[in-house]
Amino acid sequence: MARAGLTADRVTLAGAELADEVGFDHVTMSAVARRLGVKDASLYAHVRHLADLRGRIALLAADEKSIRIAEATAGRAGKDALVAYANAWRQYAHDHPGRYTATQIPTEIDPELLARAPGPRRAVELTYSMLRAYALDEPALTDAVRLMRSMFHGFLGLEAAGGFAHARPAEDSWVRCLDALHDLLEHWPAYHEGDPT
Amino acid sequence: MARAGLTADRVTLAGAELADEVGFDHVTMSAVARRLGVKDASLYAHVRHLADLRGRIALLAADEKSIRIAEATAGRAGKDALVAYANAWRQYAHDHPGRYTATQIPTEIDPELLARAPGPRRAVELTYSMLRAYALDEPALTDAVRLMRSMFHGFLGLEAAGGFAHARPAEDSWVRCLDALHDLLEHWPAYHEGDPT
DNA sequence: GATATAACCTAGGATCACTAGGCAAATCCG
DNA sequence: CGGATTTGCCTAGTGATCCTAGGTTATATC
Repeated sequence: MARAGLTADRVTLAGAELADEVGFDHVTMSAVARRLGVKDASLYAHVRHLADLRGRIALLAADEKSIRIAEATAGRAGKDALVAYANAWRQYAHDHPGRYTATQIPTEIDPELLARAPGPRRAVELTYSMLRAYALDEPALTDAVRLMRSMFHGFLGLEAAGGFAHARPAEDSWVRCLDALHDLLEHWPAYHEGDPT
Repeated sequence: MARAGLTADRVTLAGAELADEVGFDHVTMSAVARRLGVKDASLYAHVRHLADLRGRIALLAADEKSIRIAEATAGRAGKDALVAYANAWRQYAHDHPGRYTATQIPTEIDPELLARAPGPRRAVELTYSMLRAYALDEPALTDAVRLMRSMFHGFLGLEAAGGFAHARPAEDSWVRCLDALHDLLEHWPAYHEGDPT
């Protein structure tokens, strides 16, 4: 029999493509095998189990997303960089809905695999370095990073889930929220008496 | 045989309890049936299919969450109300992790069922009425509501997924993010030339 | 107490995750 | 070039799950 030339990466890619087409939760071993013209049992030589495959898709997506963000923000600063960062993030979520939901699902990822993948780490670094333009000191910087990530993550999750009633286009709110975020980062509140560090 | 006295609500509740114990994605027809001391086929008299059950759990959670928020914010105003609102939300996510993730999963919910459930609608109303204290006009009010929901939704999602490295306690960032959000709402940026409405 | 309406059951098909073991293709090595 | 070895993919099979069809029995109604 002719061989299909499978590798863990090819299996992951097939899974990612499938996720974008039919939704991340319809990514199954059998479906990926069918797409590759292979029996499902053959996949287990390259991928440990379904959860492993899903974790790999999530890491792939994290890598791709952080690359896009890096390209978009290169050479920009201040609000320009913030908007480019945010739009690259959102654009990735729109272009690859299945992969993006993979990054949203709380899943146990093989630690060794995660250590090897640059995506998640790189994403955090990019965020920190972009926000450094706003001259925040720790721990405010970390708080700001978390707020920003939360806001983007949440917005795109709600948008994908149809959480925004159709009254006002999500796009418009997105733009205005970025304005607000920019202002917020420029005037991040000093912390007051009795606040935790 | 003695009857178990099942109803759609009892099945949903059993599913919700199970979700909190073993995680939402381990909620299965068979597992719920076992918990109720019943054969899995019996559930189909009350619930259409697994996706239906999951949708019902999500709606139950939305109801419970909005009730908690309503109680927490009753009689409060301004930043007091904002903090109470946010903490009630977060507390619910911590108390019922399985049910809460149900609300985060983008799932197709039976429209008729959704129309009957007060939770989601009520949650939006609560948010609007609480934010009215900040004297925002439409469409800024809607944008602010969306930003706030995105931020909370995203923060709790990331927190549950272990998205915050252990460097700084999530709790501390949460408090500071609420401060920041409050300031932001008090000084929501006016929109500038060329911005969308 | 007879009848109707449920609730719950048994039985079974289909799909899926995953394992064990076999054969054949690619590769290594003399 | 030819044999041994490794490796890739397969067949076969188990058990779990979702879901349907159709039967039986408890409860409600009159």
